[in-house]
Amino acid sequence: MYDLRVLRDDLDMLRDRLGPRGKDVAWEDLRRLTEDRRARTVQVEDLRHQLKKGSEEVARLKRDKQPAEDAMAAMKALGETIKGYEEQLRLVEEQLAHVALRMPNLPHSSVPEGQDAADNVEVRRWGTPPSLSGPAQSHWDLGEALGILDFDRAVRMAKARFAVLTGMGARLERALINYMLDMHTTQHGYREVLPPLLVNRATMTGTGQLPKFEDDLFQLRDEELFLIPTAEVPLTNLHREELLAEETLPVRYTAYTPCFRREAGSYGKDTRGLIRLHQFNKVELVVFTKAEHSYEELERLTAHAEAILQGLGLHYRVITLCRGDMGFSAAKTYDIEVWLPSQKVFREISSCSNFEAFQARRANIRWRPKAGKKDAKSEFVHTLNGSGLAVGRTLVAILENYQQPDGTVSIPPALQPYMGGLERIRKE
RNA sequence: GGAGGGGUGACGGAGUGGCCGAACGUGCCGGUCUUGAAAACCGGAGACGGGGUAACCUGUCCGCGAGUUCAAAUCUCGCCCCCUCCGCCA
Repeated sequence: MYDLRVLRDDLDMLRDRLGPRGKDVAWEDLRRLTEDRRARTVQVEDLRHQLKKGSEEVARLKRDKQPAEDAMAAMKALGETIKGYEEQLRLVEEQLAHVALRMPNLPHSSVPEGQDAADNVEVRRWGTPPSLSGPAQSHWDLGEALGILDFDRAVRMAKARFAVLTGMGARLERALINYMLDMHTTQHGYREVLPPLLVNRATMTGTGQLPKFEDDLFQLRDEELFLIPTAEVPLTNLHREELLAEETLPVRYTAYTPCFRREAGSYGKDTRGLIRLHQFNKVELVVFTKAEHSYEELERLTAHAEAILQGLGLHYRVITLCRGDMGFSAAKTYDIEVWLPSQKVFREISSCSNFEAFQARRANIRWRPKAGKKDAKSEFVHTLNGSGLAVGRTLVAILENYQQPDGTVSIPPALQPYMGGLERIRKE
C-alpha cells in the first residue's frame, strides 16, 4: 500500500520504478481516481463545513428564542445534498482502494533488474557440498527406507502434499524447531511467541496476503477465518493499529508455527517428498524497526537465519531476488538456498525481506518519537521477516547431506543434544 | 450457546442531543525552586487527512457500520470485542 500522495503526485515515477512488477496495475484508472478523489473530497468538506456552521446558527437562534424554522429547513436541504455527494465520493474511494491494495511494493534501488529466477544474483556461498562416496539418494527414498517418512498414509487420511513423520523423523523435526528457537532467543535477541494459527481478514490484509492472494489460503467454512500461510502474518499483526515507543525499537519476535498453503498454481512441481506441502513447519523471524535502520536490520536478520545453517554444517548460498522474482509486499529479498546433493541444486530454505512501510501502512503500525523531541510526528515502522528456517526443508537437507553409504543418516553434532544424544538414525 | 454489564485520548476515568476534541487524574514536555535529582508550583501538548509558498483555513475520528435529527460520544438498529454468571468442553 502506498501513501495516497505518492499515488497522486509521483505516479509516473512509481510506474517507471515498478517496471515489470506494475504490468497488472490499471495506471490510467489510478490517475483518474486520485484526481477525482481529491476534487470530491474538497467539495464534500466544504459542504460539511457549511452544514456545521448552519447548525450552530440554529442552536444560537434557539438559545435566543428566535424563530429557527427557515434555517432548519435550509440545513435539511443541504444535508440531503451532502448525502448525494458523499455517496459518489465513497464509490470513488472504494475503486481507488481496490486498485491500490493490489499494487505490489516498490523494489529498493539495490534490487537487480530482471524478469524471473534466472536473473537473481548470488551474493555469497558458505561451506562445501558433502563428499559422498556414491550417488546421493533422495530424502524420500532415504526417509521411507529408514521408516521415518510416510507419504502414502498421509494421502489416505488427507490428500497429496501432506506427509507423516514418525519415530526419529518426528523427533528430528522437533529437535530442529527447538534448536532454531533456542538460538534465536538466546543468541540473537528475539522474543518467542506462540500465536494463533487462524486469523481474520483484517490481519491477512495487513501483511498483504489479501485481497490479492485469497486463492492461496485455506479458509474456514463457517466463519471468516483463514489458516496462516506463515507466522509472518500473526507476528507482524501483533502490533496492528499500535503506536510503538521509540525506545522499544527494534522489536524482534520469533515463532514456530505450522504453515498452511493451498499451493494453487504449483501443479506438477515438487510432487514428491517434503519440499512443497500444504502443511509444513517453520520458525519465523520478524523485526519492527525505524526506517533508517531497516536495511542494516535486513542484513542482520539474514545472518541470523544463516547462523542456523552454519551451526548444522549445511552448504548454502545467498541470492538477491531480482525485481521480477520478488514477492508482492517486499522491497528487497534475500533467499537462502541450501544444497541438496540428490538433485545437485540449491533449494530455497529461507526468504528474508524488508517490506519497508508497505505492511505498516496497511496495518497502521507506527512508532512515537521519544517524548521531548520538537515537532515529533509518529512515523510508520519498517517491517522485516525471514524464515529461520523452514523446518521440513532443513530436515530434507540433513537427510540428504548427512546420508551414509549404508543408508543411515548421521546427526550434526549441534543437534545431538536435542536428539537425546543420538548420533545416527538407523532403520527402525 | 444463554443472561447481564461494558467498549471514550499514551494510560486510568467523567461526560444532560447543541457552548465537547472531549472534565479530572497518571504519564509526557518546558519553566520556577535545587549543586543535581525528587517533591511542590506555573505553563504546554490528541491522532489522521485535505487546501495553501506561508501565516493560516478546513474535514474526519469517543469499538465498527447503518439510521433518526438542522445538529450525535450522547437516541435507535445491526455487527465485533471485553468482563461477570450459567451451560458445554481439552
